[in-house]
Amino acid sequence: MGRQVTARKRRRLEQAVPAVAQPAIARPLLRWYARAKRDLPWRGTADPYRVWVSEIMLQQTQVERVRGYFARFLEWFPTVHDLAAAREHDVLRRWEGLGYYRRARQLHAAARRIVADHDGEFPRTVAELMALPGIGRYTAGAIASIAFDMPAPIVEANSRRVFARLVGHDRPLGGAAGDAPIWEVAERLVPTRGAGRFNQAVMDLGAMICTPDRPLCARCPLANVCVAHATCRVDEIPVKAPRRRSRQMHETAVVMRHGGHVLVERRGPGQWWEGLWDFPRDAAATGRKLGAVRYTVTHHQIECVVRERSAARRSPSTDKRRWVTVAGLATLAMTAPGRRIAALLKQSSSI
DNA sequence: AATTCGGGGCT
DNA sequence: AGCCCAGAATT
Repeated sequence: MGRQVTARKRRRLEQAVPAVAQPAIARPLLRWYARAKRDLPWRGTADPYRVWVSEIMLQQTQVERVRGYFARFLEWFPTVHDLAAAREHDVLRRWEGLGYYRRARQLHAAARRIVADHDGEFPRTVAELMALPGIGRYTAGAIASIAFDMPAPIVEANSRRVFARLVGHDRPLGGAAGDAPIWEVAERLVPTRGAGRFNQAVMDLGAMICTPDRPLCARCPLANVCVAHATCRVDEIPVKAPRRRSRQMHETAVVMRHGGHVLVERRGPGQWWEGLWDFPRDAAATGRKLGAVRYTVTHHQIECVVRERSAARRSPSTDKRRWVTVAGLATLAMTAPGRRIAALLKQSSSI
């Protein structure tokens, strides 16, 4: 009997949310936000450059990871002009360890375009922002709302979960089709003024209250209008899409040595970690085994055996190959496995 | 519509 | 070992 009542109640609530809409949600949410918001280094300013850099860094990257990078990056590149004037390799160096290095290259390219085409002024509309490399619908909405107070909606990991629970959306999320209903909810709820605060409030709610596991509904300012809460389906929403299983891979890295120097190569276009340095890979390599490095890239699990050999001579350096001292590796932007191989090197030489 | 990009932290 | 994360671009 409870089933039917629940289903009817669910339908009623699903229709109620868009109708109740803005004030009933924004008011308690913003009151909560004023009291509980996170203290984050990129807040407290509407400087579009800082908002932009933070949003790019935050793509698929947890807030706590970005904290340290953000301040250092801004010391190196305080304005969009500094970033535009920098060399790509120096930008990649300051990005090393954050992952998704395409973001850094596109950030750099976009900075140059903002300086060249927009005279250093950021575009203010979602459409213009999306025309810049590395800026999709989410990032454009975030910059437009936070830096320029435009009524632009956003959907990302937190708001996706918050909105799905709020309206009781129980279909698999992700992708253009899966997220489309969530974007509709976001569009309906974003206020015409103070959209930036609203968007950040939704994200903070998702990060602190409406968490993936064991959300703190007892402390949620929206609990009384939340369909998932009312129908006891908080644990079932959002519905997770099935995940791909990972593939195993094997490779051999070679440490070529000559007179205190080692050989490194720069990853080219189409390769993982484009623009970053690493030790050469050679499946047929022979030589003394130094150890192994295991790492994961998205859904690939790679076991990398590390061998060392001595070279008869040092080939001339190019922009793709270079002989450097072990100490000199510190000045290069390196891949994560490359950095770990370098650590292996120091370890073995100190023994 | 499906894949491909990193990497660390947490359970 | 699996899951998660202030997504975007490419095919």
